[in-house]
Parts: sequence; C-alpha cells; structure tokens
Amino acid sequence: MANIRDIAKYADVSVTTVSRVLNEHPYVSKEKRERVRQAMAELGYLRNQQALTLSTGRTQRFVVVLPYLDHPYYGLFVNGLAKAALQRDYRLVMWQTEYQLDQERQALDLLKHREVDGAILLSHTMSFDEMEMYRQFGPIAVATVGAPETISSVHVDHYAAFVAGLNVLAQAGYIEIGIVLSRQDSPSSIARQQAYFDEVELARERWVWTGYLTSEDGIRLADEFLRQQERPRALFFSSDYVALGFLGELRRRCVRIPDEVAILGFDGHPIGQAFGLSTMYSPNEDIGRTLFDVTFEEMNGATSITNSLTVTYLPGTTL
Amino acid sequence: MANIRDIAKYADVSVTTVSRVLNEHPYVSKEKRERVRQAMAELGYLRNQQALTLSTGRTQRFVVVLPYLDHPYYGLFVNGLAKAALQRDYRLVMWQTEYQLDQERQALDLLKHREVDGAILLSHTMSFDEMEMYRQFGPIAVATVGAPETISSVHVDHYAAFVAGLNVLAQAGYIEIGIVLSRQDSPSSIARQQAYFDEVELARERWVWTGYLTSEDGIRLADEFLRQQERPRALFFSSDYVALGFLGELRRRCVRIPDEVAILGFDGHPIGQAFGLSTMYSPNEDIGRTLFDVTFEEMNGATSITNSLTVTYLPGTTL
DNA sequence: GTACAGTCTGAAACGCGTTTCAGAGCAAGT
DNA sequence: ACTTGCTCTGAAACGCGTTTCAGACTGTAC
Repeated sequence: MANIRDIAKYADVSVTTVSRVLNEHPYVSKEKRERVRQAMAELGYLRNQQALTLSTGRTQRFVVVLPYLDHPYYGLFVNGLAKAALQRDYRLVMWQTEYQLDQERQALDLLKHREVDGAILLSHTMSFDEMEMYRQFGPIAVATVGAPETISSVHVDHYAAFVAGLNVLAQAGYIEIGIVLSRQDSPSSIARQQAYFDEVELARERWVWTGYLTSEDGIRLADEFLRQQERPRALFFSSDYVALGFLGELRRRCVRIPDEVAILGFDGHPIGQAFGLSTMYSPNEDIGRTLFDVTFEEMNGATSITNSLTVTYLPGTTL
Repeated sequence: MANIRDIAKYADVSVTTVSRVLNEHPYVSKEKRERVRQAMAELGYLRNQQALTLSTGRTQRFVVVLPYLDHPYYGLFVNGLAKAALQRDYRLVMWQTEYQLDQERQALDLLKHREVDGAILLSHTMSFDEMEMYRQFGPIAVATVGAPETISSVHVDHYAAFVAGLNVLAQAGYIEIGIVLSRQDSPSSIARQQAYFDEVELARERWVWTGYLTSEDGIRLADEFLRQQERPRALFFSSDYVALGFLGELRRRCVRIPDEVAILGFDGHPIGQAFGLSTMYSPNEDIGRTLFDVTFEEMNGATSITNSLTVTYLPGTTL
C-alpha cells in the first residue's frame, strides 16, 4: 500500500507537498498538484486514517454510553446522535454497560487512552465526582440532571415533567393516580416520586410501582394491577414501552380504556402514538442531536452547558 | 502527558525496555521492571491507543452496518455483537445507512482507510460484486444469504424458514394464507415470496403485502386488511414488530384472534412472546455473536465461512 | 575448555501524515 | 534601489508505541 512518501518519490516532490495537496493547501503550483494527483491515482493511494489520527491527535470518534443498545427508549437519542455525527463526519463507538459501573469506567477509559475525543452518557450509575476525574481527558456530556459545571448536560427536568403530566391527569378529572417507574433508586425516579408526593393529594406508597423497564414488565404489571383491591383510576408511566405492554395486555383481557383505567405514557415514541397512547412527549431525538453538538463544540474550546428541556402533552385515546 | 520515552528517561532504561514492561515480555530484570513500573506510576503514564494502533496496524474496531440503529429488529443482532466484542476487547462503530447505498460505501471506506479492522453488515443494498472489491482491505461478514466465497455469512435461510412457517400454518389447518413482507425487492423478501408460491396451494398475489417494516405499518395493515373483501384466514409476518402492531390494533377493535384471523410472526423477540404472539424463532443474538467471531477469526487468518441457520416454531396464542 | 542456548538490553528503524521553519523567487509599493 | 509581502518548496521534527537486530552476559552441556 502506497504511502505519502511513495507518492512524493513517484511525483518527484517532497512529502510536504503531497500533504499539502491532500489538505488542499493553496500554496502548491498547478503542475506539482497535478503530478501528485496523478501519482496518487496510479499508485492507488489511500490515506491512512490511523496515521492522521496520531498526527493530529483527533480521533473523530465519540463513545456513546448506554445501558442497553437494544432498548427502544434510547433509540431516538441514538438516532439524533447518529444524524449529528454524520454531519460532522464523526463516528460513534457504542458502549453497552448493562448498568455496570465497571463498564462505564471502561468506556471512559477510552477517553483516557485517547481512543475517542469525547464521551456522551445517556445513562450512568457513576457519580458525577468520579466522572469529573475523566473530564480532563476530554469533553463529557450527559442526558441526566445534576451535572456539575464542567460536564455538559442536555436533559428533561423529570420533576417538572412529572408535575406537568400529573397536571394533565388532574385536569382530565383523575384524582386517584398511580405511577410506574423504572429503577427505584435512579435520580430520575427519585425526582418523579418527589413530584408525585408533592402534587397528588391522594398519593399512596402502594401506588408507586418501581422496577418496570420493558414492555414485558408492563404486561406483568397488568396482572399485578388487576389483582389489587384498591386501584387508582389512572396510571402515569415513566416509559411508553411499559405503558404499551400494560395497554396491550389490558386490551387483550378486554378491560375498557380509559373507562376502567386511564393510561398516560412518557416519551412520545411513534409506536406509542400508533396505538393511541396518550403520552408526554419528550424531545429525545433533539436531545441526542444537541448532546453531540455540545460535545463537539466543547472539544473545540466552547464551555460546557446545561440545557433543561420540557415535555408537552400528546393526546391519544387512553385518557 | 508522559509518553514512553519520558518513562524511559525517568527510569533510566531504553524505550524498548519500557515497551517490554508494557507488553509483559519476560526478558526484563526484576529491578528494571520495578523501576519502570515506578516511573509510570509517578508520571501518570497512559498508553496512547492511537500510537499503538498505528504501530500494530490493528484498530480493535469493527464497523457494524445496519439501516436503522433504533429498529428493534436489529436489537438482538447488535446485542450478540456487543457481547462478543466485549469479550475480545473490541469496539463497535455503528453505521446507520437508512438503506442508502452511498452510506454503505462510506462505511466500507472505513475499511479502506484502516479505520476499522473489519466490517459486519446486518443488511445491505450493495451488490456482492461491489462488496468483494472491499474485501481486500479486511474481512467482511454479512447476515444475508448469497454471499460469495470470500465473504463470510451467518444467516437464516429465509426460503427454508418460510417453508417451515407455512408448514406450521398448514398443520394447524390453515389453507387460506397471506404473507406480510418488508421491502419488496430485498433478497429475503424474494425468497419468501418464492416459498409462498411454491408451498401454498391457494397462494394469491393479492395476499402478499409488501412494504411493512414497523409496528406502525402493522397497525396500518390492520385497517387495510379489514377493508378487504376476500381475506385469508391466517397471516404470516416476516417480522414480529409488524405482527405486533397488527395484533394490537385488531385486539383494540375486538377482532377475535385466532378465531377470525390467525397470526404467525417471525423473529421470536421477547416482546412478542410477552403478547402471546406465535412466531418462528430466529436465533438473532447467536447470529450476531457468530458474525463477530467469524470476522475476528478471519482477521487472524481463518477462511471465510457460510453458516445457514434454521428457525423453530415458538407457540403462542395467536394461532 | 569450548559450544550452545537462553537471558537481558538498547539503538535504530518502522508505521505514516502533519507541522514548523527556513529559504528561494517574484511582484508590488515607495 | 530597497523594502515588504506573497507564493512556493522541502528538510526535519513530531506524535508514540512496537519490532528488529545486534551484542553482551550467564549458565549448562559435552
């Protein structure tokens, strides 16, 4: 495989000149430029990206950290990231953590070893204190709330978002409301519970279901829900997928919705709309796009930012 | 940031010795090894992965090409890939093509420019002839059928798989059968139609629905299906997600399943099972894992392989 | 006592594109 | 006539870890 020096020799110019042609530097005469072009064509020159990377110190890669690559919740974020990355000619190295702290550390170690230019965390169990130690090795952006000043954050304020959702339910006349959350101890779940107990007069511990992540969990919940004696009249889910599983199972059992139980989802994924799910729309694709842009800008010297977004009600037929 | 030469100077040894310590080469005396370790600790040495990459010619990365990062169909493949990659300390660069040929080319250009060691295509519109031109730059593996000898393939034989599915329906007593496919012109869709017309006596052009990719499409289909005068008694889907959309919408409209229409999916995604979908199970996670391993082995000199897998019937309640 | 094998060490070359710096040549400005 | 400022060119250094090769040394074998 021909390298830049072979080209230089073949075209009888210096390697500097070849490099200048590659980078479209203006200070090359037409003749030499042409000779170099010719040489590259004849020898089938292909620029070695690794050498470029070592030389410039830029990898053109970000690592994207998320618990599960195939969880639909992250789909729209990733989509936004991918679109932004394509525009900037950047690559995304995906890193699945399965909520394991050591996997998050491994992902951020890529930053340390200059294998990527920056890191984007869609979810994390690592403390911000620990995360900040990695900050010196490159920009870090998160999709979660509570990041310190050095770490960029683009997220929805889950407290405010839940307040908004609960207000939608209240305005629709629902008083007995339950909520369905994912991991019990995650910061967003804590914020959501806070909102629930702050806003809902008839809030009950027993009406807070935690540990529901997937559609399958939603189906399981349907069973548990129907078994219960005293049931809320409306359920506010923190995920459309769980809500959909619940909805599908109830419909299968011919439970009337929203007459017997109203459902409000959270996310606004197209699939939810397709099933008529009423939901709180969260601009996840935008968040993904912005996360990329922020990280990119920060790499070029911009300062980190915090951007808190709000959600809007997306009516369906389940409320 | 200290590099290997700084360490050498600090520990008063040669860079070769430092490199040997890094690579755990045995021919280093205990004293020098200790001195080097000490120096690395004191100067906070971090190995530069880019330099290593340039030097060894190995990137420890594969590019994974697929139409949509967030399409659930690819989720299990990607999961298998990710698990295998983690084991080998490899990274996955995800490349979303949206079925654009030029995006596939860009992805394979990474191979040309030595930005990745190999390429794994879960889907492709590129011809195998063109793909073979990239083969010289690194191993390529596909999850589709019909690959030439130089390109590894791990796939399900969609013709055989569809024959198997149609037999399941026949054995359950269904005679009037329709099929629902994704892209009309894709090789797998062609094979499936072939199987349909070969196997089903009452096969009708009008009972072949093409262009259905997502759950939303399945919902749309429900409407179209119910409008139709002469309907088949059973539908065989090429995707669980489309089947689920269809199923959910019919249940919402209180159409009895399987009494009025039987549904057989294809995939075996956990979410399908959750909704009681009868389906043909395809070992996609295994395929992902094997695709990685094959590519990896091939990089180390193994020859390419073709591995055709079969599907099995996974009973549910929709048949 | 002589070979041979194994252990340990480091200089130099290698992978390859970019950047800095010095210098030559030439035209415009005063 | 002299300065200033482009335009063009290339040698050398740089980023940094690995590998090859040659050589020194020690120990065992015959």
